[in-house]
Amino acid sequence: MAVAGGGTAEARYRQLAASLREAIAAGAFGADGRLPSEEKIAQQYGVSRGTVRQALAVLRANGLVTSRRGTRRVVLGTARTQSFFELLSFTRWARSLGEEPGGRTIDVTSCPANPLECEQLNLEPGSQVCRVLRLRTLSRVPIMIERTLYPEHIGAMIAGLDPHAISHTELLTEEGVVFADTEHTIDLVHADADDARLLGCNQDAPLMRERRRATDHSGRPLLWSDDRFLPGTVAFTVHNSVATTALSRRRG
Amino acid sequence: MAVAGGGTAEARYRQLAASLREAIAAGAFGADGRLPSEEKIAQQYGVSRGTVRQALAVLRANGLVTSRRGTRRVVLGTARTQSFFELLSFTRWARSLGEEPGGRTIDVTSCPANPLECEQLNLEPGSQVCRVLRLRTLSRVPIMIERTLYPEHIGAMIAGLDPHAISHTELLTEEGVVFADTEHTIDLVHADADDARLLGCNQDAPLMRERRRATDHSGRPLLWSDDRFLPGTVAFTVHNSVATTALSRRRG
DNA sequence: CAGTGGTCTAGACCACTGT
DNA sequence: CAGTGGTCTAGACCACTGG
Repeated sequence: MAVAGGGTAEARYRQLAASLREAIAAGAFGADGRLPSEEKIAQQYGVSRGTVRQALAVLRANGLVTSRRGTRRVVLGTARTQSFFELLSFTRWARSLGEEPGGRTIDVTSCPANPLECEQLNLEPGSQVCRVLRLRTLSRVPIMIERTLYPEHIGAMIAGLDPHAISHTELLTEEGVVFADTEHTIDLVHADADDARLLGCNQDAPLMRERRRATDHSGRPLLWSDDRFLPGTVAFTVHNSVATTALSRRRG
Repeated sequence: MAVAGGGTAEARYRQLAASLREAIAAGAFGADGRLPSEEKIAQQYGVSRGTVRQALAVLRANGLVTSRRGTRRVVLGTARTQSFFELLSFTRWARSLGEEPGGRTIDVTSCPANPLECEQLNLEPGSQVCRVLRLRTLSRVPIMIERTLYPEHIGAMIAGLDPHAISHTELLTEEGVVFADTEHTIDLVHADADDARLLGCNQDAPLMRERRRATDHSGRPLLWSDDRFLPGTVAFTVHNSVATTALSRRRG
């Protein structure tokens, strides 16, 4: 609960969200799973209704509760596995599974970007970029090939690293780099010669590909990555709530 | 686009979000892409700051703008393709691409659910379920096999349909069924004999699989589906914004 | 230090649900 | 019709950014 020295106190609505999350996990709210009204919750916790709504919005985004005008909210799911996307880092993802993340840097090169790369990283033509090729392991078993492209100023921080360093993302974070927004695209590709050699599969074997493009707070691209996973090692999950645009009342 | 007679006027913050979206697409906000302050926008549109914040929250969730305490918001991306997940229906997705969606129902059966299915649909053991197997086409080309499991009360609406009906989801929606929450899981599988025969690929060919589990507003499962796409026909995209937990000021 | 977004409050009105 | 969540307002204070 207490915040580590130097940080800011956690917002009340986040504390409240955490409390409600616990209550849900503990199975309060009975068999039908109906939450108290927003007003009731506000009174119970001594906050305003607005704050309660902020907290509930968090739970809703996480797929834990419903929300619909006219009726109480209802518990949707009690469990909650953290989505791959929210973790933003292979290392954190592995740890959240209780597995041991590993990484071996195969190659790091700096060279001028080609036109496609310039567009992806929003750079001037001919700008320098840093290319990193890594093999990622889970409890020593190879499961993913990561091809990452960094703009010069980020690449400079990477270049000097120990090739056995486990997490580049965490090191960059410590340097104050913030991955504020990321877009992920998932599809299926066939292993090329490098993929096959490093992952120990046949060439043309099917792989799950996740491409990530991350920017900082001001929208400046920080990274563009092409990650290829062996089948059966990851599944990507997404949750979705409708924008409640209900119809008019039926047979009023 | 317009709401059918009897609907409610669109919320102001949604109208505002749409306006801002247009402004972004039109390239207002100059080369640096900095938005006006929330206060300014509120004055310009004659609404309160709270409403502006609601509108901006929508844009942020869509990955269009950043947000960060202390600085103006910044345009992240001008384009905006509607994510596969938001459309919630193969038919709508196809139409949004300007393609012609098609579907052929291969088989519909009603029988008691097995234990796994009962758990997925949260049913009493031995409950009746409805299984539907469909082949989906895009401009007449087969691209996806859909295996959907409905609980009895939904299955009853499906059973009587024309086998050539294009969209089951839309028909259910017209009947007042609301898919309020959906969870998607994406992975890679190999084609079984049925997949291969219907999609015209080899057995064991790699396919992208999307499993969906949808519930209504009260959390009652409406459907559980296993959809398998031929490679190269879809890519799944997700956007991600960090919960701005910045560090303390650096060398203040 | 001025500007800006994040958090919080208190109150109001409305749309929708279920009985 | 009573209860509930959705929308909107007006104002306040704070934390953080950048010059």
